[in-house]
Amino acid sequence: MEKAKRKEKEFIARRQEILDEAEIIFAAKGFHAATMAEIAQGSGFAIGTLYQFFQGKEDLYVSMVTEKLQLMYQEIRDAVQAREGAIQKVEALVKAYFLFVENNAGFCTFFIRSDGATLPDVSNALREQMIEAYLGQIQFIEGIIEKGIAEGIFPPEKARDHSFALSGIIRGIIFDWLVGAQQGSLAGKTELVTDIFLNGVLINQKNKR
Amino acid sequence: MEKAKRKEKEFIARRQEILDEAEIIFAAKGFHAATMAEIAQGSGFAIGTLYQFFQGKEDLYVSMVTEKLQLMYQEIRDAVQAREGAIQKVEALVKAYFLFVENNAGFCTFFIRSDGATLPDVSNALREQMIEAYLGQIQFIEGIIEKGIAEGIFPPEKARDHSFALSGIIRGIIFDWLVGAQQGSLAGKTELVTDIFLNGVLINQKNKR
DNA sequence: AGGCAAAATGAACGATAATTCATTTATTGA
DNA sequence: TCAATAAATGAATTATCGTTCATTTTGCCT
Repeated sequence: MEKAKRKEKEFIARRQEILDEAEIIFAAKGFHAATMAEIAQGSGFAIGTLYQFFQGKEDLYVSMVTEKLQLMYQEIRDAVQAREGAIQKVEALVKAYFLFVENNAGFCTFFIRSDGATLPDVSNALREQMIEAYLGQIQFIEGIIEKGIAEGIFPPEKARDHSFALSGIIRGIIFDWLVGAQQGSLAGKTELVTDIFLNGVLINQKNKR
Repeated sequence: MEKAKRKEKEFIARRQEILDEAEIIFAAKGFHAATMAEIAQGSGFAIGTLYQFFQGKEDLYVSMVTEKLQLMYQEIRDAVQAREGAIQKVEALVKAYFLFVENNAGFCTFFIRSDGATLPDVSNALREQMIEAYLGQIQFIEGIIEKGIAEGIFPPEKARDHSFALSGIIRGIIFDWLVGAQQGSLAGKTELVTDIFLNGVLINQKNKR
């Protein structure tokens, strides 16, 4: 079984090379404008070879997006799980999001902007899958917030709305960073975001309505 | 000049019919999967006729998106301008956003989800234009917040971040509504959103860090 | 009415790029 | 070394629309 294992490893490695190139091309030009010829050229394989690894262009695209997304969600989950209290978990969530975006700006520039959902073209299956993945992430955030409710620091019955709100703030700040010069540390805005989410923007309590 | 005016009016009306059908088709299938034949069929014109009104498919798409967007931003501007204080303006902003989405769910389902920006395919010109339009909207929100700073209720130097945060919360809640059953009133969530933005989610001040 | 201009029509064209597959090249085991 | 098997190749095929434009229809004015 020594040989089969090495074969398998090589297969995975080549597949990943193709995926990496696909990410660059798709991110730069979008699904339709990107061609299989470019991706083949860029990854150093012949066009036909791509079809040994993926059923077609759509499969390649879907694989690239879903595998990258899964990576992101995994990183975030891990970071959050490593912390204890609800507030610490919120902080970890925001920071993990920001770090992933900083390290994957190319991918995120064309993807995060699309709210984890649409890409109305390409494939309905992918759209559904991405919406589902995003809603899964929302549920994960809900879990954090429900922990906060149990701790008595968050109000009950609003976990879902608050999850979308937090996710929205994070995405808003990410968008700013991606579209702007991508300069300065995005992770450095972690405290800003958690502050807005936890305390709002009013200067002091007397303004509370 | 009587005749020319009527001609002009008819031209605009026909053009709008095409745009309305284009909105439906593009929203349902995205730019590439939609065909000129479908749009012609749906709007009751021949394929060639579409080219009397638009230079081509891309022009039709860009026109549809930008004109609809402009409408949305106009509605929001008007609603905000009608109110006085910064907090009232924030409320008006959120509510106007929500009302537009409720009345244009089809358009928003495929567009708002994409964060006012990307659509990486189609045309670079459109992407730039849409990012610019979104940033214009952000600047408009910044204006509101700066008014709040002048009123002494918002902290200085964070207007831009807070604008993105508010926009993000709004989009987050909209996303929930669009992807969910689109049931219940979205406008009814206005207070929830302004509350989160102004006061955060912590139950009371003693939890402030 | 009847002729002129503007608008509408949709079949045919052309360009693009995904996919296929017959052929070539590399790898393996005896 | 040399079959035999697996993998890689890329030219040729094929399908799909966007666009064009010669023709028809409509509307307008005298």
